[in-house]
Amino acid sequence: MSESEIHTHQRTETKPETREREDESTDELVCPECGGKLKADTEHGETVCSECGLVVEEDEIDRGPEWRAFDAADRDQKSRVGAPTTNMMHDKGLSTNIGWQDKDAYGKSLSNRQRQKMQRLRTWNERFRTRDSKERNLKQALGEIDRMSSALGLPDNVRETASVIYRRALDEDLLPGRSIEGVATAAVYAAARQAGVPRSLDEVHGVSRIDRMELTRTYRYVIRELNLEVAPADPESYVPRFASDLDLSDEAEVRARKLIDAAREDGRLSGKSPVGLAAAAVYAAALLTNEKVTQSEVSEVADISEVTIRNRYKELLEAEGVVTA
DNA sequence: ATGGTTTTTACTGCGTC
DNA sequence: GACGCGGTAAAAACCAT
Repeated sequence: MSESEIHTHQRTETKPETREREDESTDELVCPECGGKLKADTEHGETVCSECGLVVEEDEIDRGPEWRAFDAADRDQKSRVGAPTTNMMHDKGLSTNIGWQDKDAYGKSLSNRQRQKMQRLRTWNERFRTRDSKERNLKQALGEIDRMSSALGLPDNVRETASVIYRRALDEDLLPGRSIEGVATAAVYAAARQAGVPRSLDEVHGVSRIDRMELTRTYRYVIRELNLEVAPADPESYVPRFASDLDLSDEAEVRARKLIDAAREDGRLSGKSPVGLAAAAVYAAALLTNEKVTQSEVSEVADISEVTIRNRYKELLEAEGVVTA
């Protein structure tokens, strides 16, 4: 058993520029007339100064409805949209569903004759819904994705992305020669990383029915074929989970983040397993905030060897020392 | 396939409760 | 004596070439 993420871009160091660019983008826009803050009015597609009311930009895309409604009933009637579609269902939730209860729209029970009719309709509807093999394939895969996501405690948006990835894989005929389970697992792994709530390969592997090698192979394949950009996992994204698993204070968590940042500045992060870094940072932070956690406990929750924690956390403290002292 | 790097495994010594 | 911690050497795993 080994823990090492697949990080294609692993060896490229984070350059200082990326940091600066982030700062720029968060800059507040200022009114040229009075210096007040600018506010985007997306309803009317304008950018307006909140102080003097100067309209700076017009004719942006107006995303509001083209009709006007004066009360809720009006809105219901004029709106032409229904429930949002979701990729988590194999037909995006757009197909017809027939309730299992033999009740009509008013909640009354159906007559015997009607009941039989509905039963037949249900049968046929089900047959049409999972018409061809692709649909059946998807249905099974999405079930798997759902199961694994739950087991890993991943939020809905990750399931959604995983579903999209799987759909794309299916559309591009990546499935032949690979197992549904394998591609589904790879999709979950990729989606979790893309969403910034990564789970380690071993964790994902733990809830999957396929073996590790198949997972890594399939994952690489899917990433390459779909041209998915998956940045190496940020060590910090593991910190909250580890910290809470170990019942550490928020202070320790913040401390752990700082340690990672310091090491990042020092350029010591590249090439090292993000999970190991996170585990070491959490351990070191607990030490610094006088909370008792043993190396073996951390290694337990992080699925990383104690030796790695030792090596990393020494480096982390050194990096911190360089910055502060 | 090969080489270089990182992680793991296994083992040992030291100090403390 | 068990436990936590630190270190080392050799093996395994991984990535890039």
